[in-house]
Amino acid sequence: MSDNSSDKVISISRLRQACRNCSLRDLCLPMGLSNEDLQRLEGLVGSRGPLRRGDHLFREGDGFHAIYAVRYGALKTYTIDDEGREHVLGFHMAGELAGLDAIYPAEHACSAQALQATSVCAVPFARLESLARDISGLQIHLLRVLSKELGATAHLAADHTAEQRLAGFLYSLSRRLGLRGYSERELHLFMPRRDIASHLRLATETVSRLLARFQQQGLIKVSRKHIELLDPEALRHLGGAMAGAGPEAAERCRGDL
Amino acid sequence: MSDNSSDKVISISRLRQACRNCSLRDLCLPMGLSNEDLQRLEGLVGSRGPLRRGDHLFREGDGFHAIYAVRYGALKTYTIDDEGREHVLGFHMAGELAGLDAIYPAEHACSAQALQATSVCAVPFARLESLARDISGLQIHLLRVLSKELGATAHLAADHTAEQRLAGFLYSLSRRLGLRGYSERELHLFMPRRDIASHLRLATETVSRLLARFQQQGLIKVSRKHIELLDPEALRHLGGAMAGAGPEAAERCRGDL
DNA sequence: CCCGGAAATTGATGTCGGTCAATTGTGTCG
DNA sequence: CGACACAATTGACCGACATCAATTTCCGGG
Repeated sequence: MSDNSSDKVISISRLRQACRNCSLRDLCLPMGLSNEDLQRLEGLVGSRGPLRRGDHLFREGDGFHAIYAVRYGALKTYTIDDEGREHVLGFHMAGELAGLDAIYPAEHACSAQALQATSVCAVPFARLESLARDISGLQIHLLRVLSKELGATAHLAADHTAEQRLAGFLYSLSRRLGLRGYSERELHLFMPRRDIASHLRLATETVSRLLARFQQQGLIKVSRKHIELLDPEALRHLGGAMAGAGPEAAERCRGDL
Repeated sequence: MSDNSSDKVISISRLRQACRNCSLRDLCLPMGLSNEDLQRLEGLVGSRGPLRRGDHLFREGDGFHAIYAVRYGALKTYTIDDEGREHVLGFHMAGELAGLDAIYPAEHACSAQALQATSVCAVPFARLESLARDISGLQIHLLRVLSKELGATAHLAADHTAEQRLAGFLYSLSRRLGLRGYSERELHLFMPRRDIASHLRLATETVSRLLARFQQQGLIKVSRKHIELLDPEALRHLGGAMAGAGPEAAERCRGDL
């Protein structure tokens, strides 16, 4: 099921206490849960990890047992097509959920791999489902998260130019990092160019050329994986429909929680 | 909110009896609901329609109040981008749901327009949500439907060639019609070429050219909106990843219920 | 510290599909 | 029935991006 030696969900008591104190609580859980409800939820949550770079959290075809919330680190999800080429579906950073696309059919439709040292909370779905019936707000939260992802993917399907897609990607990545307390101006790309390209359906060469062009235009400053946004507004504008409808749309476009 | 003169949800008693006898029941509802549960659900369901071709069921930006199941006819959902160009997100035929992407944020992210005379069941979401807590299977059904759509859109985002996309589209359309009791060999395209093109992110000219090519290759027989599949297997194969992983994946790729 | 290999960049060339334009076919309404 | 507006087809051309190929840069390990 995974690269990990221990593929069962480990519950370390230290970690089970997490939800109530977790700084990411408002990202992966519905707002305003009572302390009591949080406690019941904690009873379910195990942890998995730490995963090292390259380790898989789950693989395409694995049975679906849990949904995952990233504690720290970052994941990419991807599929392999008939010709053996990898397609990156998305990136998941701290506070974001992964595995939701496997609720039906009950097996994962993509693989999830750590891009760096990463740890996740694992919530067994069978029990989450029954808990959702009891805790007001949890059911609707799940539906909302799914619905939001759906809206985001829809926009992603629109046929933008390479320039629009990359500008939108950089801008929305900046917003997501900002939500998590990182700088919105100085990005650290935790994924290789190849993955960005695959995600945006471009060739790596095109990503490279566009980054160079953006830099030459004074929009960004590129140094390997370190990117400084000199003119975020221009990027947002370039991103067009993708990030055009204000910050909220930008967030929606990345499946934030 | 809509083109209809009566934009409130009309409950005609004849129609409220529908669910228990509805031939589409197994498409839009979870399997195996008890007669009692069906009755409770019927209490919520109103109807809207009939809509004439061109009428809108809802428009982008409308408040979200209900999810809709198509009784007969067909809808397309679409958005308008910054440059005023229309992007068709999907087609919804009898037994399929629409409006799920609006659960969050609580307004519709796309417009839904009738492609022909169409009638829908409208289920007020607020009440559906509370009912889902009571009726075992309804909650998980909703989650599954959403999850399935999510998986479908993900595949749709992959960068296939124009040929692959159109072949996959024809094949999956055939499967969907088959599920509803129509012939899988003889399709009636209930949407104009322009909408097919927009949905597949192609120019209408390209769709036209490809249909001509498929016909010349002996794969299909085209006559206006009437299309006969002479070699469905070849189409499925051409469709590649989109319809390649067996019939189930083909269904998933169209958001069937 | 240096080396091997992958990642990233840069350049040259090809091609798929979009755009523009002209023509034909068709459902609809006076 | 005839005319009009729109849908569909077909052809010519072009541009954005992929592909192929050659360096260069950088990071991790001995």
